[in-house]
Amino acid sequence: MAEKKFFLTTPIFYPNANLHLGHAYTTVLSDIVVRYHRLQKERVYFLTGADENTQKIVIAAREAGKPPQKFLDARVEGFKKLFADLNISYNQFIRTSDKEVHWPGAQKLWQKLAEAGDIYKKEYEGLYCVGHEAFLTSKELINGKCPEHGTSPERIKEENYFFRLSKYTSEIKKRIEFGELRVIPETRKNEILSLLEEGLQDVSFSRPKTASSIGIPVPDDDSQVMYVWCDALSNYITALGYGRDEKLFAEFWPADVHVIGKDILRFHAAIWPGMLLSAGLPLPKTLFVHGFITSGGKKMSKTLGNVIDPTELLQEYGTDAVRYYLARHVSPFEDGDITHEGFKSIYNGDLANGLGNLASRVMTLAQTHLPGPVKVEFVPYPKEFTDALEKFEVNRATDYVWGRIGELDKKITETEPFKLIKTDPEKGKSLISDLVRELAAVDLLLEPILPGTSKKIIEAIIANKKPENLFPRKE
RNA sequence: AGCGGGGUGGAGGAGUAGUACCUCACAAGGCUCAUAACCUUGGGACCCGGGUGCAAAUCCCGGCCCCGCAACCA
Repeated sequence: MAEKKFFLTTPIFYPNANLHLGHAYTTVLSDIVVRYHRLQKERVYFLTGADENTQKIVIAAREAGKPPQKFLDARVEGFKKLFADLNISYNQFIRTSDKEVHWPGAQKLWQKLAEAGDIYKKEYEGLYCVGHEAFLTSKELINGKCPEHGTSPERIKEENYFFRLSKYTSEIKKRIEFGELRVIPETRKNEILSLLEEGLQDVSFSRPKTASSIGIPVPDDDSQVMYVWCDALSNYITALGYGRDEKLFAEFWPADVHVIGKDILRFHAAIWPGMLLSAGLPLPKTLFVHGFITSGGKKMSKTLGNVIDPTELLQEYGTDAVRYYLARHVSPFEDGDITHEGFKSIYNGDLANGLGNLASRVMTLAQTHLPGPVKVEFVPYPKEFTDALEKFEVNRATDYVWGRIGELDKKITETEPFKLIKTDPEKGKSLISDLVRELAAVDLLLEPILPGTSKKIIEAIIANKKPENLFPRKE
């Protein structure tokens, strides 16, 4: 019997702006969970990517004076650079502009929905803002004008395709209620259930094709391109080869978990399941919905000037310091906060004084007093740790590891190996060997969370040498 | 207007009924293996007003305040 499979996805990100700390959070959280499942010897597939077929891209590219595809390529390189700097171990990075990988599956999915009779044409009338290249609602207008562009929108009629989402309201509700589609945490489940209580409306599923528009052509109708739903959400299956080579799809679908932010809950808990039901495909097993990262209690925004750029933090503190902060000091379920001062305080307290100092004191003792490396063996993960990770409680899992670090520090103070080695060398050596083994056990727990640091420590243990200064104090 | 999440010592967080926990900061002591690090001890808190309970930070009602969402920014 084959081992368990585990398929995890992040959302696909918009390349019209640089990634911020929130994106870093989503991917780091996902990466820790994924690394843990790999260490459990599961067959893991980890998908991330970029959502590229939006009108905003065309505008952003124009402003940057670049052709859209060139612009996108540069942005995506930036994404990949950040993910590399965060040590994200994704298996695939999908791009919705990829005509070979993504488009055939998106079109196949569209056809399935059409075959099910769930796609129909409807005339849509609304207020169209040229600046936005989008429809605005009357509520969004100030004195009848677009607040951003200061122009009056035009009343335009256009024909679009719609998806009969309303048809699936009760089925989706049932699946979520009975946990066939788990939504965690509970508060998010309640939120979506109350929305389903009101009933879902059919959603606009296409846009008329214009000279400047990019996007996937609607099958059998060249005059329309797909709107975001079928274009973007479908990435979760097209990445696995749906509509082209379905080997991976057969192996990994349904997703074990879609990791998403709370802002896109509705799309993932309503529209996406509706589409899958219509296409006769299994639903994902879990939606894991995390909160936002605020700075100083407020949502990060350019106008407030409280944006914290992950790249800056990475430069100043390094990969594992950023991973550590996100893992332990941001709640996976509620909003977390970060400030520059807070980050430094945590860095010095937990990483420099905590983990770094511990590795240093244990290995100095070992290097000075032991004749050779201590043989370390694999210690199974304790239940407290695995339970937390199975439930995506990465912060709790990390708390547990730091509890172990504290215990080890205490043990050194209490057993005083540095004295014992002088009075009773044999006992002293044996004690120091124990401490090294315990450090190795802690290090093993760090592997999914801080893979880089974990590697450095185990290498130091194998060489029986004090490691380099892992986390220098910052003043 | 509506929906959702909050208000716990100086700061940041945990805690869905039974002596209020953790980290940082502060004070006193200890240790000297270690990155002026580490260990011990101490002071100090549940937004306000009602209610239910033997018992409420925790449940209910009413306020006040903060934050977010409001179909395409994780």
